Amino acid sequence: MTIQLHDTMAGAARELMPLEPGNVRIYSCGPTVYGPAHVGNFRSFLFADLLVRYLRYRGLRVTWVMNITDVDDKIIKGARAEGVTIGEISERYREGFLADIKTLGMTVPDVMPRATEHIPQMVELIGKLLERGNAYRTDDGSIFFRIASWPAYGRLARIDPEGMRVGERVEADEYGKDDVRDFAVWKGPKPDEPSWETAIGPGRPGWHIECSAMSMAYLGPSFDIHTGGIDLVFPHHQDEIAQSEAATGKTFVAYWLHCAHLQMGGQKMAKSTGNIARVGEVLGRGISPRALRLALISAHYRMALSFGDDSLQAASSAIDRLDALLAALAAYVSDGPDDATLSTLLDGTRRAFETALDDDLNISPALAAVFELVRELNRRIDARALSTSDARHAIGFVRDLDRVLGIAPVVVESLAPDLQKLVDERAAARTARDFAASDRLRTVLAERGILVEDTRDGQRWRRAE
RNA sequence: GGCGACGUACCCAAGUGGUUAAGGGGGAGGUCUGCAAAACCUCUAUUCAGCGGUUCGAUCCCGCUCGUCGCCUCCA
Repeated sequence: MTIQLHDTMAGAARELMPLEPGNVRIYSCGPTVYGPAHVGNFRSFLFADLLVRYLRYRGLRVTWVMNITDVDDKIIKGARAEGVTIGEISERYREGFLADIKTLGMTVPDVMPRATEHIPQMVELIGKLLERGNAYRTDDGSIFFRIASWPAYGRLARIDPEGMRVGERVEADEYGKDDVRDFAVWKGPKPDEPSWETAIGPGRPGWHIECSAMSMAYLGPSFDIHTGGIDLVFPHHQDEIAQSEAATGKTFVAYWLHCAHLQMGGQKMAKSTGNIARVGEVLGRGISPRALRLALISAHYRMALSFGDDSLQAASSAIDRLDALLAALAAYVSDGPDDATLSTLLDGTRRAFETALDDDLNISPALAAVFELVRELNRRIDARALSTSDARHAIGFVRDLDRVLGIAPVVVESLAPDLQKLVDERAAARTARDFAASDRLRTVLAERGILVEDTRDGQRWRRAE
């Protein structure tokens, strides 16, 4: 079975064939750290995470790079407003981003390069573009990419450069452009903006150049996969292709993957629209990180996804269901023989799971396979059809699939001694049929985040999240 | 205006030219149970925006209409 991925450039799914067999090199457009990222941003980051996790699950080696954009107009504006350096602003939100990554169980990219630490690489790239005549200087020291010098311009987004609607607003520093559609690779110095002294003159990088320079610095002039939100197709990724390929003469990226927008209130979640939710806020409403993660990855990445109280509640309930199963399997004890049908069930589940994800990361049928397994295992638990080792084996199986999903609870070996004492006391109270005491202890434990449930196997507990 | 995507039950969301249209959530009833919770069982779309066409047969293919959303400007 092969892995199919929908390539924006081809406009169709293509079989993944790594340029270097067995090693997939991926670059994902990361955050611009001018403020806290919202969950819409995280949809695209978690989509890349899912891709990386699945490829690794399938045995491929993956090198994953995600940039941190730490110099741009918004950061400069924010720094000016607070009277601090752009470094203070960007570092503050970079740290917040790293914290959110951890909260959401996102794989940490292998490299997270910062734009300000790669000015030399950008300068070198721009130098090549100047040499080759693909870029030109203007009076204010800015350097622009000449779209007319790159015939393939517009292909990624299927946009005809001739038909491009030209915005009404043309920034003051862009009046010198030969063509209004040309884009800045380098912005000339301004008195109140950060500036670098370089071989191509003083100034700061344009928006797109950092991604070209940093991706090629870590992954080479040609690499496998580039991901981002669909809103980056044009102009950002189109411009990356133009400037990268013009400079190297090589194909920049083999597969372009773009995820659709997260929607809230029927519209794209965007700071400018105001319909945003942030990780911290959602968690503050009592939603668990895993439920938030599930809500953000639960639909195919190329489909618009609705986000809101309903989707979060549904995800929370689904997470509870998974947690309850794992707790039940962990508590399960039976002297009976192994279940002869178990391996067939698990094999079928794995097959369905992989078939779905092989098909352009089609997560819905993959999740369906997991939850059908949940029901089947619960059935067997109820029927006491499993052996004790079956139950442990099933836990291992679910956790193996969860390497891709990242929604299972972290393994908890033991409770804090005081909590364990309460759990033991309650078990004793139940044995003594002192229901008043056991009910009281159940309430106490619930207040401390431990849910106890009584079953034929006795009392079992799990964490409420 | 140009380009593109989508419209499946109460909500979210898969799917296939023809057997029972996944899964999650919610709702109703039942079983189990000291209670609670969890779990299991049954039910909850004769129907896939509307209208035409192709076909023996279409939700799935084609066309049109309506609706929603996105990109063309910063944007995940």
